[in-house]
Amino acid sequence: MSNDTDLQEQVTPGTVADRAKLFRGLADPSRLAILEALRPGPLSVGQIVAATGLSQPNASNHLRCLSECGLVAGEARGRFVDYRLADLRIDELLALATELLDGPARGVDACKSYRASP
Amino acid sequence: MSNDTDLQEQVTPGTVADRAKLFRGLADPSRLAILEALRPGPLSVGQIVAATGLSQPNASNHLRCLSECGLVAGEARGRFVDYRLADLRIDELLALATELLDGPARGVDACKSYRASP
DNA sequence: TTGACATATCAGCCGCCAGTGATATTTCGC
DNA sequence: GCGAAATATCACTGGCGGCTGATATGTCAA
Repeated sequence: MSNDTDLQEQVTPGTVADRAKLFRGLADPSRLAILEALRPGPLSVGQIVAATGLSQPNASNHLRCLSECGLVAGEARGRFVDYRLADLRIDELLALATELLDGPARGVDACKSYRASP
Repeated sequence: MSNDTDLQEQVTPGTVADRAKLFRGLADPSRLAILEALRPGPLSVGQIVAATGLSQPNASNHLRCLSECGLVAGEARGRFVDYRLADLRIDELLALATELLDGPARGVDACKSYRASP
């Protein structure tokens, strides 16, 4: 019994659910494309749209989400808004993921339990 | 026009979609709970079930997925199967995520664009 | 002020994955 | 061999999240 959620309650600053949610922020191709586009430096929404091929409302929606989550930060400049990665460690995280993909996690794309997410 | 997927084709060993898929492997609370449970050391399926509270078929299914993706490795021992993290860098990735949650990404749980996933 | 541009917001639909329950397969103790 | 235990597999379903299309808000230029 007890299919509870009290697995790791006060172990670390972030619960398992929190960490899962953080990864979920990175788990979407659109959001990840935005983050990758921002790695070299800040971009406006229009530039992000141009760089990723996303539709404008879609990009804006994801940016809202990423901003709320603290992964990106936006600064209004006139009618433009420049977004940038909120922290250097996000870049590190992306780099580490790439490293893993080149190594042991090479079989990820072959996994058919889930897609990259429509 | 051109909602193509040729955004970043041959930039790095992993496509954006691949990296998204890798993160998606970590984005599920059940899978993440399994990985966290395995951080101290190898466990059998039964022990994982006991540690996470997941149902046996569910845990088995996630383990299959994690194994295919190269995140964990299983070694049969009699009728038991011992699973372990496939690489040290997975531990690093989890630690980095925790660090981010303690820092700028503190607002993740407040983000209402998506849940932790179930 | 007026129009054009840049961005944000909203409602709705569709596809998908996580969980369940039953069952199959393998391996141990006796 | 026999029954029990450990793990794997399968069909099914429900809820959720990402995309779109239209619209709202805000800001510059002339």
